[in-house]
Amino acid sequence: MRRITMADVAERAGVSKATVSHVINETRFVEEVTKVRVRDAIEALGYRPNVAARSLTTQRTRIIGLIVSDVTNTFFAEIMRGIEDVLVDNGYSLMLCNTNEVLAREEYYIDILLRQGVDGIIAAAASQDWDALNEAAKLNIPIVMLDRTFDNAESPYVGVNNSHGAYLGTRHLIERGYRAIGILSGFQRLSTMRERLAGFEAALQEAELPLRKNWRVDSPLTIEDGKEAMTRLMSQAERPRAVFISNNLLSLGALMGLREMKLECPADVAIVGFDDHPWAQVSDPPLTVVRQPTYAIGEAAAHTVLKALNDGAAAISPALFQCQLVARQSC
Amino acid sequence: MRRITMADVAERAGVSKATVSHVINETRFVEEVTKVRVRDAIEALGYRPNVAARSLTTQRTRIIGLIVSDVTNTFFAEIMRGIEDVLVDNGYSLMLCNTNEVLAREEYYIDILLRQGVDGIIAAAASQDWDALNEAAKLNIPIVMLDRTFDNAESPYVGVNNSHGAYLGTRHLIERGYRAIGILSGFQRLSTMRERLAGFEAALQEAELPLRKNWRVDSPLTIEDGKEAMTRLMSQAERPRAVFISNNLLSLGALMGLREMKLECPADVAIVGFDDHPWAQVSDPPLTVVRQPTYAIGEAAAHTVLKALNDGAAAISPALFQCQLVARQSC
DNA sequence: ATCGGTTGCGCAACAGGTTGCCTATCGTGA
DNA sequence: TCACGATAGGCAACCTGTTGCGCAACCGAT
Repeated sequence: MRRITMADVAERAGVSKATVSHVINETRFVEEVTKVRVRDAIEALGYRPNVAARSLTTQRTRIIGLIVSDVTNTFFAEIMRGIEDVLVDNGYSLMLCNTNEVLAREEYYIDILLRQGVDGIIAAAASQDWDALNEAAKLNIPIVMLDRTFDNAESPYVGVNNSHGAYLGTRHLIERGYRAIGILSGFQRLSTMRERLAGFEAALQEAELPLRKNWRVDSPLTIEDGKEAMTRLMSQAERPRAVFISNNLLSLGALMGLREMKLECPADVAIVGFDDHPWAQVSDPPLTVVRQPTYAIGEAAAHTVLKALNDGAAAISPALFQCQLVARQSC
Repeated sequence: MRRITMADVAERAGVSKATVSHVINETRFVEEVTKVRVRDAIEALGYRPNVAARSLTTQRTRIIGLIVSDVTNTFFAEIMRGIEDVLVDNGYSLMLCNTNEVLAREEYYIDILLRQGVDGIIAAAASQDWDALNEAAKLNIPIVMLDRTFDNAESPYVGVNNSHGAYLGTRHLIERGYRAIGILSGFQRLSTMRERLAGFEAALQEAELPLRKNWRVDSPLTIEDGKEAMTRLMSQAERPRAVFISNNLLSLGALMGLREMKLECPADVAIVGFDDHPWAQVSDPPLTVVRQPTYAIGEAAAHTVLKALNDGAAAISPALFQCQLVARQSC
């Protein structure tokens, strides 16, 4: 069965394609009776506009590309929900690009998004510099940096005040009386992780606590890495009594590592993690965390691109959220 | 800066648009020297084909629509990763549609996908009948039912053998000596949940155990609902000593409910859940679950649509995976 | 009856690729 | 030398909407 086109509708309604188009888009005045005839024809034929044809002339696709490093991470999943919700409300669609933190795939995806002609891009980038995204920026496509950014990024950042969040978490440990505090500091290539480390260090400094090099373990951001990092940290002769963990996957891994080493939390070592998680309430022990307002971050990211689309890229303004400490029983 | 088009490339290479197109798509023989000239021109100009224009003539978009009820659910997130990985490998993109289990949104999305002209659809449908998706089926767009299906669905299903999975989980409880077994059976509108209930009942029957009406609690599939359902189940005068839980969000909620009621697991009540979760290893207690091979399911779903695209819809064949019991300490 | 100003809508070019058809050129065998 | 097939690639129509330009019909005023 041939696809129904606008010409079919026009013929049935006894008008020109132009009029059909204008009825659909309300782009110029059309007499009420004509409108009705057109709408009836659309209905009767089950006509559905072809967006490819449309975007060929309008040069807009109403698609936003979302680049994320790991959809499996609840943190990003919740953000996605926020993004999606505001995009549908505004008649936009979402093209998902999951990079698994691999750079080549990110570059590949950016190319795809540009061929696709997306109207805007929201990116939790795996790359460490602006080069890949600059391709898009050169074409005047609004970009929003999500969760992470680069020093030389020319696009606004939407996320939380990471250093303050880490500061909050670390101070909580200090207030609870812990002095020997270590950190699983993640991937220092990511701005996010650098900021958290900075916040952690600031809290220690403020309390005049020592900053031990070997009480800081960097690692990639997977559960497995968290486990390894925690094991390494706690295998030392002199080990910390508390650990601040910069990422939720690392926290989970750390908990697993502790189990394997038969160390009790918080008895042997206390933990404060970054990012909340539904399961963190029922873990053993329930995890004290620094929570980010994920859904709101997603909404803000989406609003930010849309605003840039409507008001010009210059109008893009960053959005910084605050973190919140959620005290449970891991310290 | 004007977008670079194929005409620009053709001019620079001193050939016609046709030749450029054929070089790009390798759709007819072109002399090596000409190819090189064209490729050089593409490179030099930074040409990127416009997919809208292409799909206008080819009638294919190389986009697959994915309809999911909740991206936030790790189960779906892992499936998505599987889907995505095989789609990129095959040069397809993914348009994400998160319905939050609301029917109207699903219908809206199906319409969008059809306007977009997606080549295929993978759907974990929120709807309970074939009507909405039938719109797409009528247009000969391959559809794959993910995780759930309908009685009258005309498309293949990719998922697990749910009844057997539930049977496995329930039998595990029975083998461990539990006789008084209840179930949080979820949303009976979903085929998945019906099948799991059936497997549960089969196991009880086989062991000649009673099937108590009030030891079965239906509910929607959220954490909150799981909590409520578990609370309701355990507030009865005569309560089960073990509970089979048909869904991971419900399991988490159930654990929370137990905490609130100050009931110990497995001392007061044992649990076997459906769907594994990374955090289930560190929960209190670590949860015994029936695991689905999520990533593989995702891969299979993607392969299935792609196969239908290449070999015609008739070639679509369902894929049924087996579940696996992962024994931990909740029973 | 004529004229100028609306009102409502049609015509056709255009967006950027793909592809069926056709042609120029060249080598080969008679 | 000529006919013919093979080789390489150009021409232009087409895919399906959008939109600038223009025109017919109609109005009231003179």
